[in-house]
Amino acid sequence: MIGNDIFKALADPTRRAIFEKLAAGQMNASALRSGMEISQPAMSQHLAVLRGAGLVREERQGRYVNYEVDPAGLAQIAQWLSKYRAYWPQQIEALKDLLREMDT
Amino acid sequence: MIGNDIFKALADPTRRAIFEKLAAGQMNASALRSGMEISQPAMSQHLAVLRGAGLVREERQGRYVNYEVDPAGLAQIAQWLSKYRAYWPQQIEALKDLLREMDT
DNA sequence: AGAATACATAAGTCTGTGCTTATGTATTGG
DNA sequence: CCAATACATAAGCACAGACTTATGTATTCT
Repeated sequence: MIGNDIFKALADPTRRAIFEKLAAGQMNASALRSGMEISQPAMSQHLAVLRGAGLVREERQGRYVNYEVDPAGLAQIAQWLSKYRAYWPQQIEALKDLLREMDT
Repeated sequence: MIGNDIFKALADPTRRAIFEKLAAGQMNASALRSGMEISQPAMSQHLAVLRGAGLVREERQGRYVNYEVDPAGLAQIAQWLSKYRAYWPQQIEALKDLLREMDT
């Protein structure tokens, strides 16, 4: 079964924005904050939630903590999605793109 | 962008259970309740949330309301997932299954 | 060593959400 | 037509969660 935390973590728009930023490349917490009107503790708390859900992992580097996307989280979502493949209409283009990318 | 409601709808375990039940086949609200220790209003409210997120659609049939999985909701998730395909490790079996099913 | 930096944690507040009970609205059956 | 059934909606409550301010803990720089 899918972890209860993963959808809860993604339910918050701020957290999705953070995740999206991390998808562009690993980044420390301060870099993530720049351009994102969010306090330092709030960012720290959001990162803790994302980490708890398995969407993100951290690596301490000196006094910085680098965060990066954890594929395990995405895999959990894919696995959940796969349970409902009977309902995927073939004509939806996004799904075809998905397929093509994974095939190569 | 992905609808803000879709992950919020799936963040609730009861709602995921309802969705999973519906994936087995369309069902009316009363049938959904059976075996699910949940009050009638609570079920109605959960269905309204799932419907608002595009995960489920309804069809009135006499005094019954039949609910069924709406592929549009799943497509939204797939589209969101596809943005992070750079992070999908090829060796994750679930993803390969996903791929195979969609290819046929 | 001491100040500054990067981040985490604690505690409190406020809003959102999932439940309840009560009632409303269609639709059907006797 | 009227009672029963299927479902939706309203209002109130209790708890979870996202923020704040304040403080703690490492690490680096001079």
